[in-house]
Amino acid sequence: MNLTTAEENYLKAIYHLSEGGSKSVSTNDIAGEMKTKPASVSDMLRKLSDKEVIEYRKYYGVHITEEGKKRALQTIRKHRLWEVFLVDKLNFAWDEVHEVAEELEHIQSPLLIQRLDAYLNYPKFDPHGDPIPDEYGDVRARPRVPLNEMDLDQTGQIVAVKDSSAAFLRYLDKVGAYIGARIKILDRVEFDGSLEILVDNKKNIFMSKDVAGNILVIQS
Amino acid sequence: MNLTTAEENYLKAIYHLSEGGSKSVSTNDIAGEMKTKPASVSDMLRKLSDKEVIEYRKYYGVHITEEGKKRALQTIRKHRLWEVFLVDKLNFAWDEVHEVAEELEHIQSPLLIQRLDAYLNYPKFDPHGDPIPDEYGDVRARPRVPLNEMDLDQTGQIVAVKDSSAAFLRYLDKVGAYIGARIKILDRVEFDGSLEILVDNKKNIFMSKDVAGNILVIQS
DNA sequence: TATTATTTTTAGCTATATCTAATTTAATTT
DNA sequence: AAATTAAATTAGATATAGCTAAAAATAATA
Ligand SMILES: [Mn+2]
Ligand SMILES: [Mn+2]
Ligand SMILES: [Mn+2]
Ligand SMILES: [Mn+2]
Repeated sequence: MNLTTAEENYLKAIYHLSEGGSKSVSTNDIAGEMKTKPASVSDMLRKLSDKEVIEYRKYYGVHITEEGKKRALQTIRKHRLWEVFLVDKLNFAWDEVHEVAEELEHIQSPLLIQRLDAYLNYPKFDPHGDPIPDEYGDVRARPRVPLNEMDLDQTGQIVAVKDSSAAFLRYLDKVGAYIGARIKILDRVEFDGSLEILVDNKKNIFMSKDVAGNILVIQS
Repeated sequence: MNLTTAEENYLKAIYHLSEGGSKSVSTNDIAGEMKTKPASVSDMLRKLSDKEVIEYRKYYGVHITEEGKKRALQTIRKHRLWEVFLVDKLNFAWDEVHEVAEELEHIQSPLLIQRLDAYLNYPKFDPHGDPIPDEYGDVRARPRVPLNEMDLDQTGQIVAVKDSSAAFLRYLDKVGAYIGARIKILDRVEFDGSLEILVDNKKNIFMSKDVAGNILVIQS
């Protein structure tokens, strides 16, 4: 059974909100994520349920099925491969790629994605540090910790961001917190949880707890 | 005023059928080209007329407006740039690109097309020899003649094909009639108009009048 | 437990894009 | 000029994807 563009977008949202299928997701949360109204979500859930990509009990939220998970991961794979293409080949900035990838991910052509993957040299992560599922939907996840949960004097490397909004990414560009940067926690302000961080052993930057919570690191 | 994907596809068809806006186009012809029914075309013509990209007098066919021509050329530009990308960068065969380009041409991002154009080194022709309009819709047309209209002993170079169907293009691959090939008309069978042609001064091939009519050459 | 608040669904409407069948208009033949 | 044929439009469906407003179900609180 084929999915429409709208159905693919909803399924992807459900996959993300359920944290990969482990949690149940509410109608309201989906409406929030999709920027639609709960009434529209109810309609869509019936359709997705008919196509057996979700399990739906009225009034009790939805679970994604194995088939649904597979479909969502394919769309995510396409989204992230296109993002790599835009950044690596067309010189887009990492804050400019999301919208376009949101459209490109719906192009139907297995050959296209296979060739694109090869052309990009089988990348494992997208420009925001998110892992790219392989063609079978397998993801090589790395153990990642939000920067604000690290201890004083701990070191690590920035590997991803939780928030991919242009505003947030441009802020990171400005302060120099790019993916791959080596960091060390120098100080934590007890009052508001904000941090002082050493970047690449040469630059001191300050950031709020909120910002740090959206930066993911591998500890070292 | 923005056009939907369906509207863009219809407008492109009208542009092609009208030979760049010079002829009036009938409802039935559009239905044939779009593989829809005349009733659907009537509906669409009303919409396109409301958006002022065509001039529509009921029962008397349509003309494309200047604005419509501009829009159609933008879509054609995107289609052909994507085809170049697929062939030059992703190693698609020239008979594999049309369907995918038919989807890719509707991605809305001026930046994407600008960057893609630069990345491909501002190509002037697509894999089928068709000219790529610039961002203002200007086309550098070459004087092209169907192969079957050439005289005996005349020489020329294949620069484009009229039919871009996979079946036709695969046939050309098989006989070695690629774009750029230098050709000479060796013989014409009076009975059915079929031709014997010398390709690149080394290979003799025979083709029907029908095939030759779909191959475009520059005479030399 | 009864009331209130929140969440979710349903009913009914709009808009796009298609279809078939019926009707209307235009073009072509007697 | 009338009759016939062909082309095009309209009427009335269906399917998708969204909305608002009202109703219903569940969850929270007094
Ligand atoms: Mn999308
Ligand atoms: Mn991303
Ligand atoms: Mn198209
Ligand atoms: Mn082409």
